[in-house]
Amino acid sequence: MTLKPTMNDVAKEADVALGTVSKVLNGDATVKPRLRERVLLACQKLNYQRNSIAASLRSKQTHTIGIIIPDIINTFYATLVERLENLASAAGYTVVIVTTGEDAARADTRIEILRQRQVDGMIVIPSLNGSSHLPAAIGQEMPCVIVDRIGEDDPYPTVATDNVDAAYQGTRYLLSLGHRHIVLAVNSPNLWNTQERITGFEQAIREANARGEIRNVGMTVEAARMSLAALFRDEGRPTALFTANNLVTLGAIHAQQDTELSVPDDMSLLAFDDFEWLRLVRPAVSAIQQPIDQIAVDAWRLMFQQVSKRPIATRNVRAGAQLIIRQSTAAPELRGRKLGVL
Amino acid sequence: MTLKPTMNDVAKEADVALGTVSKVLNGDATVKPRLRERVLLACQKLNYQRNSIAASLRSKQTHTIGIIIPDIINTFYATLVERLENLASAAGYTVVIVTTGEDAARADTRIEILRQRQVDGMIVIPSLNGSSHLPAAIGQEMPCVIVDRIGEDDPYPTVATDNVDAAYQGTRYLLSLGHRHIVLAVNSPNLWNTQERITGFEQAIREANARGEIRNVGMTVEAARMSLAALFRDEGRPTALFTANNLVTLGAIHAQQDTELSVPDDMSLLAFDDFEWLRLVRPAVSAIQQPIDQIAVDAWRLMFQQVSKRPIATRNVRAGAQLIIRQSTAAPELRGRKLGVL
DNA sequence: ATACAGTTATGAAACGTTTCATAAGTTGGG
DNA sequence: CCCAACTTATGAAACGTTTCATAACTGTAT
Repeated sequence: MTLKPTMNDVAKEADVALGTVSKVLNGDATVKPRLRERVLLACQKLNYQRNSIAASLRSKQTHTIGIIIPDIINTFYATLVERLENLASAAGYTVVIVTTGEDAARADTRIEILRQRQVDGMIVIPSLNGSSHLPAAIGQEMPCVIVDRIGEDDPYPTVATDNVDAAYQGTRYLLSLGHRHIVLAVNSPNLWNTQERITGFEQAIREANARGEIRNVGMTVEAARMSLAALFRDEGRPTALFTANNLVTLGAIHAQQDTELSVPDDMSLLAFDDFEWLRLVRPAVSAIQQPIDQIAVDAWRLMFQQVSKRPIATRNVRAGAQLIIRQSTAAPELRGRKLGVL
Repeated sequence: MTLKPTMNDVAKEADVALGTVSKVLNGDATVKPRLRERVLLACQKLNYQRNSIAASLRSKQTHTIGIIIPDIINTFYATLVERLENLASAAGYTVVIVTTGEDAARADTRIEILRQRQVDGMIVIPSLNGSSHLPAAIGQEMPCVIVDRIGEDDPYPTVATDNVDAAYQGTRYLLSLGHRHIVLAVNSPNLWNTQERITGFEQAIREANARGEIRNVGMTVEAARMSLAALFRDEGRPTALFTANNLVTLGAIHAQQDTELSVPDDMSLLAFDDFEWLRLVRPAVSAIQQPIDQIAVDAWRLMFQQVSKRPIATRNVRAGAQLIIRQSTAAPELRGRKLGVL
């Protein structure tokens, strides 16, 4: 009783062959109801629990997917992970989540461990600095999907928000309110994501023949806070600020409170990436909401198609974002305009 | 080249016995440097990667710890998981995170899967409704640590905030500001956690001979919002509100914005459980900050002691919380008092 | 009865490690 | 130079499944 019962024990108890027990437990149809019953009964009686390590060794399938993300505390990634876990477990898969803290070297270590654990596939959100050598660490044969921070020429299927369009739509919205001078605040300009958002922004600006600027506000919330506070105090400030991700948005809200700039009277604020608390700060912040559910569904689909060796139709999925209008965006006041022009 | 190299291949390449390769890779000291070098070289040459599934099958150790939490999107749990993952991976362990969505049945399913995957231990934050039958699902022999939502008589080691003391200190602080009528808003009164917070609250109230009430505001943010908005509009409202967890806090902030009650002029607000955004809403909310780092360290220690079969000194660890004073708490205004007394 | 084609059940091999009893090699003392 | 006492290397067994070739049943048509 001290040792866990194995399939062998079950086989003896039910007086059948070992292989038959395996068949029953794997739902093989070529076993007659009578026997099946006997086996199931024996399992129950012995309180048998399958050892999936042994199963994996033989079958070379772990039914495990590794998920590699920069940071689980970030709500965007946490939400994505939660959705992915639900989808995976519904399909009989377990997920192993590893975090990199934006450190490519650590990412490599973790990927190595996942490989050793024989995961069936990996869903990866690359670290800021290291997507180029990712294929080397992951390997060619490993099923893989790159999510969110896709690169220019990823060798794996990719899923992400349609950043160009999202930034374009957001900028168009600000322009439609009457803004003629808009700043896009970014913090990691060499990320492909950011490049795309800049592209969308600039296209809208160009079409409207307005004035658009890109401002790099640094890698931390505090850096962004400082940089944007300086911007807010500048008489030549824009009439609208578009923050390119939630770290920058956080810095902007801090800066707004530091400088007591009135939003949206003195300046409109539009955030890329929505999250719960944007509804609760005052004024509530308008935002571009990324299609997290859609991204999760597509990422899982692309992963599942690979692990079940089905062909993949579209390798690069782009999901559309949605504009959520709250209180932080409005038409620019003339006063503000004048100051800006001065 | 198409097949992955195994230890056998390495052994052949280095012209040593299979067992020797195993020894080298496990850092066994009884192998001479010369041989070790040969083996390591062969590994490199073949680009060998250990198959930990096979290792686990034989050694009956997976170096994997299951972490069972209600919800990964909740910042408190996400932070805890992040800390635990760091501690675990530093010790050569991998964590598998599963979420229950507060559903005890789903928790059971996930625990079953973790057992099948032969995890070495489990760190569990029980679901709201199901900690009583947990031992049945987890099993006696499984190393386990219960975190945060401990029960009255858990059979496993436990780690949690010292809720009684934290609530006591928070209430004392409000009393020290001069408040004589305080409401503690809770949402899951039968949770042991909540019971403890109520105990601490009531003790402080009793000692000060003040007026304290417990108000059950329901299980969702929306329910709390409604319930608290009603409270805020009530002329007989208290001069201070103490929210017992972050879900209720969220409801309170919504309700405050709905009713435009002035905080802290008309009412002080103190939150149990601090999180980043409490600094960014206006007024910034004072809070009891739970010692997440401490909890993670203790939980991991208790787990590690179990899996490495070391004796455990203190089975039930309670970590002290910290009061963070921001802008939402102040002395009650006389005007407010009068209204309240009327 | 007999042969034949389907169905069902069997049991040995295989998966890639770790473990451990034992063989082989090494050292030092008499 | 031999033996005891270590140290170091070996290789077979074991871990608990899945897989698959084959054996044992069925039932039907001759």
